[in-house]
Amino acid sequence: MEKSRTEDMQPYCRISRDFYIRDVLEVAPGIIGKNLVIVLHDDSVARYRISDVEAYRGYEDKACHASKGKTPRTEVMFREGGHLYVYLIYGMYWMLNIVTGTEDNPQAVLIRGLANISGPGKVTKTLSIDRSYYGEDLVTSSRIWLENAGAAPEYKTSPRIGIDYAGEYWKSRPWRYYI
DNA sequence: TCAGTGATTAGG
DNA sequence: CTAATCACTGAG
Repeated sequence: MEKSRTEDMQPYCRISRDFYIRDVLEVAPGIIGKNLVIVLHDDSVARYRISDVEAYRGYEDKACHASKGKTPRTEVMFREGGHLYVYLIYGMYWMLNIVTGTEDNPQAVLIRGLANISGPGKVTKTLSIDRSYYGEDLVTSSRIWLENAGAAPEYKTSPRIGIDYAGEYWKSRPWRYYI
């Protein structure tokens, strides 16, 4: 018998690889309401409920950084799901993304907001997430992971933010999910 | 509405 | 090497 889904859904249980290697359009809404757990510099553990995310889906999605092919920056998106894609934008803000899907199927979920923290730049500033988290594996890391946190909440969808360059079709995909 | 701020990328 | 671009934020 395969690993019990019931066990996976218990609160305060680290989410395993199976969750991440599905298509990003399944994983992104599934991340809403989960806890992002991070071990701080003083060794205390903080938990934040994830409230706002966006899906970036593969080569064809013109808004996805991987649509231009593999580069040193986007290389991690081509790995199997569960790794972190972290990059600097506008010279000031680190963006935190969770890679999803199978190997060589580049996808990721941008973490736009946590409970009481609105905006992807504020998320990483609050959690002190920077370049050093690039490539971190949420399945095995001892300093950052996701865990289940009870029932899946209701959520809304909308087009993704800040991707005017991607063209009308990709700009209009309702791939932002938020509480 | 718009400046800040620097890594990343394509191109010469 | 150069120059454009950028999944943002906060001030006015």
